[in-house]
Amino acid sequence: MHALVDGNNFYVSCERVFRPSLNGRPVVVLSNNDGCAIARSNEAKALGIRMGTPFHDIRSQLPDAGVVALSANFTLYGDMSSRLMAIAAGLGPAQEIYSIDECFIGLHGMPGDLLQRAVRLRERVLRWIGIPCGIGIGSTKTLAKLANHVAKDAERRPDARYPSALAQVCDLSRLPAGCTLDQVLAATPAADVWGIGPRLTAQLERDGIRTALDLARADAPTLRRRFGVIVERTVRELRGEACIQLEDLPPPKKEVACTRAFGVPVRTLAPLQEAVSDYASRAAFKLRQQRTRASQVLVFIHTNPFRRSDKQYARSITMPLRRPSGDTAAIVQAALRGLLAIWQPGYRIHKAGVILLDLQDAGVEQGELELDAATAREAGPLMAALDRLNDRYGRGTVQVGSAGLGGDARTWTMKQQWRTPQYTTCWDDLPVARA
DNA sequence: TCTGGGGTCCTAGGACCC
DNA sequence: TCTGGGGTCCTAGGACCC
Repeated sequence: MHALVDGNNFYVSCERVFRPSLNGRPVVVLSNNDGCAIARSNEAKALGIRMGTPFHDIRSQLPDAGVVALSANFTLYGDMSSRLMAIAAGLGPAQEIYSIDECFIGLHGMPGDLLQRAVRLRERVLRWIGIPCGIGIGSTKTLAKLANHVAKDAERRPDARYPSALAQVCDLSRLPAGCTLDQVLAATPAADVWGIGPRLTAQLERDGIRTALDLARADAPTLRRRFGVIVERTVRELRGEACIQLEDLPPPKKEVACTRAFGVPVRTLAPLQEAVSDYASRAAFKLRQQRTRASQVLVFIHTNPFRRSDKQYARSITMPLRRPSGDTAAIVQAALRGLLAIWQPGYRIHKAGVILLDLQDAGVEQGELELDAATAREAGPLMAALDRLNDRYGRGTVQVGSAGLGGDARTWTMKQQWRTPQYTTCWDDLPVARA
């Protein structure tokens, strides 16, 4: 048996904890560069603002509908997330943190009334950190996901699709009298099932598969042939056959990336070199945080694909490192060499990124014959000192020279017009309580 | 005028091997 | 006119997730 705990409209809820005046109002949180909506309050959803709606399409609604738009504050959300996860871990013996706002809890061997436990946990999360969440319980991860979807939909739109008794906490293995699993599955569009995206939805539709119940009753081998093993697994999971294990030990990452769209298009090489240096440094830092090293560095640049009238350009290149490395200097150098190889003048570059590939555990050391004393120098202590300084005095205190001077000298940084303070992670931003 | 970032997995096809 | 079988590895592209 699994539970899925998921913060409702998580980013919006985090903002509301520190600005209660946002309660009851339509609120959207925007992606980096204030590009599009990545979280919406229930009121914003009711206005028809969809996930991923470009901000320029919402803008007109701001004044008359009273929509509040905020820039994403990932530092705040990350900190609130660790608090949520710590509390949610109390629900059962195993936890898989699946994303910033949701985790699976393994419930095997839990005594007592699981539904009551879940209800109490939900209250505790709300009381301790102010985040409303939905909890779904099911015999497989896919069913727990579906139960969670039901819990949230039934709360937001009581009796629209599901009985309001299923709101907030929903256990598909113990439905209330007069409500069957088949009814719940039949009320759920196939598109709302975990693992069924827009493309598959359209293809399944053509085969007459429209609801989760249709999917659960479909012939698994046929679906495997037509759509592959993932869809087959989803079908089996919907029937209660556990195919996806709980991963309470996160598997090591296979790649680490830092990619950004620019606040304004970039036409010249110099700012691109600054940006790529900055992204490569950030990626190298993440690499060291998880004690891994990279063997290859991919760098890419491209124009804005939405601007059809612009001349389009997109290229990437993968640069091998001489040996697996977590050294910022080596990684930045490789990224800059790659950039020079793919750079062409005459385009409005919209986005660039650095992706570190072929990651290896930092504990694994490949012995080799040293022929070149310069490259043999051990960068470990230097990187450790760099990370300590930046941790103590703030990110960017010490950085590679090629990333530029920072501040206003950087023309390419992203737009964040409405970012809220880092209430929980920065002394200067600490909220003040007034009597 | 304005459209995010960071991941994972699967599959098909080509190169190459014996 | 006739032209094997069975592998592995790599890459690009597609699909999905939040």
